[in-house]
Amino acid sequence: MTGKVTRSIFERGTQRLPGELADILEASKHRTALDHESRLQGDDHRSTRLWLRLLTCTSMIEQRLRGRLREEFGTTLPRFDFMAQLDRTPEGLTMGELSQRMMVSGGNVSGIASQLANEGLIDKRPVPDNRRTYCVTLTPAGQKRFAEMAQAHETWVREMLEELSVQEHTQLMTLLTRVKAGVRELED
Amino acid sequence: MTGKVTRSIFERGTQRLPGELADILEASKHRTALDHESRLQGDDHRSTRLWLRLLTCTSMIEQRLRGRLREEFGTTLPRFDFMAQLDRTPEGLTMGELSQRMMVSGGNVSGIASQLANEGLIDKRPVPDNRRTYCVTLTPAGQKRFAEMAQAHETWVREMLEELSVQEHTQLMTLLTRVKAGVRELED
DNA sequence: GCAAAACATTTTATATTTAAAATGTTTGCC
DNA sequence: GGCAAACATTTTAAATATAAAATGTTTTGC
Repeated sequence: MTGKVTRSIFERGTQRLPGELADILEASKHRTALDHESRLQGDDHRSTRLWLRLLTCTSMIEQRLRGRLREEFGTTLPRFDFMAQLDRTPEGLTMGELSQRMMVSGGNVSGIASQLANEGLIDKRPVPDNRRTYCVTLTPAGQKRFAEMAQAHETWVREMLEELSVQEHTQLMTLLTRVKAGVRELED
Repeated sequence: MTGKVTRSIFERGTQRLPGELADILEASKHRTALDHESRLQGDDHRSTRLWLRLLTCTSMIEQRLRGRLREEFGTTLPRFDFMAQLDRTPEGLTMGELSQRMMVSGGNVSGIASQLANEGLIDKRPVPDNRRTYCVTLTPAGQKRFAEMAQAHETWVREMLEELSVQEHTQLMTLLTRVKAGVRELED
């Protein structure tokens, strides 16, 4: 296999525009943007526009990260995320906690856990006083592997977000905090 | 089936906190937040924090929307998105354009297209001067169905984002524009 | 204590998603 | 005109995700 990144998305030339220009064009009615938001026009509600912009940003970042993790470490985002959660919690997490934090289904977590356990990257120990739960931790091998990936991961993320000034980072963080709180407050 | 929402994620009581409090606690070292960001501590880079916050917000919104679309319309987010793209482009789109805009693989688009075509919600016509491509449009039935869903969808989104003031909406939009431009500018 | 309800997890079946190979089409170039 | 490269799409196989049922465990209320 060559070192070239495989692009599974139908695409000819990625036709990249200088950032500023891209958004000026997008604001006009000319169909130039090539993502979720393309379909939005004047009569759509602010909230919908905002949601689609959020989705676009997240998808773009997610796809880059997924691709790189695969190319350079032969792993996936969920597996990385699973290990990241454990790395931050040396005392270990239960399957349920992992499911909540990763925001995926329990079955999904079970599956990933078996994989990582088979590869010797995590440990799954029963808990003395509760036979329903397991305590999951990184093995030393898992810690080592994760450390390598985490460093690259951070570099990739920084690369994608470093256009923003420190002040903009803070602002964006504050606003997203409000979004998160607002959504969490809803019933159900 | 009852009207109750099924929660597949391991969860006991959802333990919802008033928005502000949640974030104050999260900022401290006490493990109370229950999502991607839980693992972050002081030494992590701003960018990584910001990325995880973005991911958390998007996941939360996505999950709510997915659940509602399933309960109330028996459909999925990608199917909705597919139809939304077409609704905004009455002249039709090719499979490739749909793939780019939805930011998913070509195979994925092919699959969804067959489903929707079987259900009579979309039309897939060959294009006279290029036998490789198809022109996909909503059928009248598809338009009708989409109109119903779109209204509900907009209500749900607004519900989730209406905590923010108009000014905050604008600010957030501006910042996300910068993020999007920054990511798009990168090589590869 | 005992039965019923709530829990934590796994399993199963199904649906979705992706990457890569396969298929047929058009373009560019000599 | 003919051949190679680029395209647009579909198909295939493998991985991933979900919902719901199943399994065993703990808690609760009498």
